[in-house]
Amino acid sequence: MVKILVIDDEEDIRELLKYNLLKEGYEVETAENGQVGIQRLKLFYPDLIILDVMMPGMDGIEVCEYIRNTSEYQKTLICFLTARNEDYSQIAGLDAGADDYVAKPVKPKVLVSRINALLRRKGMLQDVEKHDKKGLIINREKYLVEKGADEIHLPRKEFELLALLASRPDYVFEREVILEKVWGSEIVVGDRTIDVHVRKLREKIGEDYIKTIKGIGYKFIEQ
Amino acid sequence: MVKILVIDDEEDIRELLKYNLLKEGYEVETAENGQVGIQRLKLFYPDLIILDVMMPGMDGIEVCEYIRNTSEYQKTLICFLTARNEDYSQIAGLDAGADDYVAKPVKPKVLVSRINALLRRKGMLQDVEKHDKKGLIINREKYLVEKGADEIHLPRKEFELLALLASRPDYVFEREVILEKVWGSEIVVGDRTIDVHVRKLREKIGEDYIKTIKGIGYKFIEQ
DNA sequence: CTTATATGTTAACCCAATGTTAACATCAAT
DNA sequence: ATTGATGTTAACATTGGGTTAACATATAAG
Repeated sequence: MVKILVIDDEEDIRELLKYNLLKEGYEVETAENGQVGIQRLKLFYPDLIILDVMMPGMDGIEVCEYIRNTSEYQKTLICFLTARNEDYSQIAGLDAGADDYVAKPVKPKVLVSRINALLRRKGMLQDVEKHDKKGLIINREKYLVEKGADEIHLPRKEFELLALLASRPDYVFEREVILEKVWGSEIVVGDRTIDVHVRKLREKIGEDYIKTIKGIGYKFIEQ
Repeated sequence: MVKILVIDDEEDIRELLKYNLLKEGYEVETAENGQVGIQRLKLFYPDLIILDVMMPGMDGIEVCEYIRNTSEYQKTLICFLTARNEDYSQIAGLDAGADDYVAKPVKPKVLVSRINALLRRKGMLQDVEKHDKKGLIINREKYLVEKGADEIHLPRKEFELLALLASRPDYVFEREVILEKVWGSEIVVGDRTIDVHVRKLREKIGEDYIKTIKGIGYKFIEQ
């Protein structure tokens, strides 16, 4: 499920966008200003942020710069909402690292089309997630991992664990984060559980994909 | 060297863009229509194509579709030149697989800025800066230190120690402060512990980064 | 120069974090 | 109910990061 965070100070706009994006099948959260937006980020982890340039307080450009300077959100897409003819913001915004922008007033059809196009371009609309490089294809809807010609069927937890790690290659996921994301916040399991699942994964997909960072957690290595 | 191919039927535009892009340090080729553009592709192998949407004969959208359907050019970036208010082309163009577009009439400054931003986003401008840099890149989320092309993996304490020192280059951290920040206030360790970690760090990253200030502590020196 | 003190260096040791295995629990499907 | 697959735990093994001790060297002070 593609997650979109809408940051805009006008409630009408937020609701308009949310309504249309939900209808399109996206998961949507909103925030009424830059500060709140940044806080939402940490919990919501959107794939794409729709960001109003002109906002009281922290404006869109600043938010964008913050995001681009925070490495865990490097892959998060950013689409600006700009006042028409606001040439300055277009340049500054793209320089700050936006991936696209849409001029206000926003026509829902145009916006949705642009969002679709942006996500498609970035390969985020496929439910077949590719982390290919040398043949690991993670297929969420089939709960299946393809390694070259082999199809490896993985149980849920193992799959979720692998999908999480592979969603951000090289990024070190702390054990606590893994528990949170794969097992959920309420469930408490023993502290050997993760290791056992890692063991099983390594048995099935090979020893080289998951690396232990002692004292921290695990990371996925592209082969 | 980043290579850019400009495809436009108007000679003035081709020359204007070529001039400005050359000045920016890019390698530039031009083509006067879609067919010629596609031929140039095969020899020139550009990293980015600036493509006029409206051209007699094969228009920009068709060229774009051709490129996107040819697997060897999947990574080639495409930036459209569109007539302003040509909403249709913007949508269709992005759907066809463009990475960005700039409205006509083209202001060189805007175009160059957009091209730079696009290339930067796609990680095609980094290489130059990254590789001639002698400094260390401390990547906390990967728990990794990058020194030129090398990736140095550090154990937790060594990493934290280095990260602390490098957080304020040239600032002298007193031993007591280092213990406080890296080891924590309660934990008491012997007085040779820091030195040993410094030793290991110097072994791994080089002898010149951490300087001893006798009687006070240590400082990180940017190289 | 001598002394005192701070820091460097090395290698051995300890132990917490992780790996591993197998048993046990749970769940889904028949 | 039975079976097989998945998830969890417990018990034990292993590893390598972290620490220390012992000694060496450097630097500042007298």
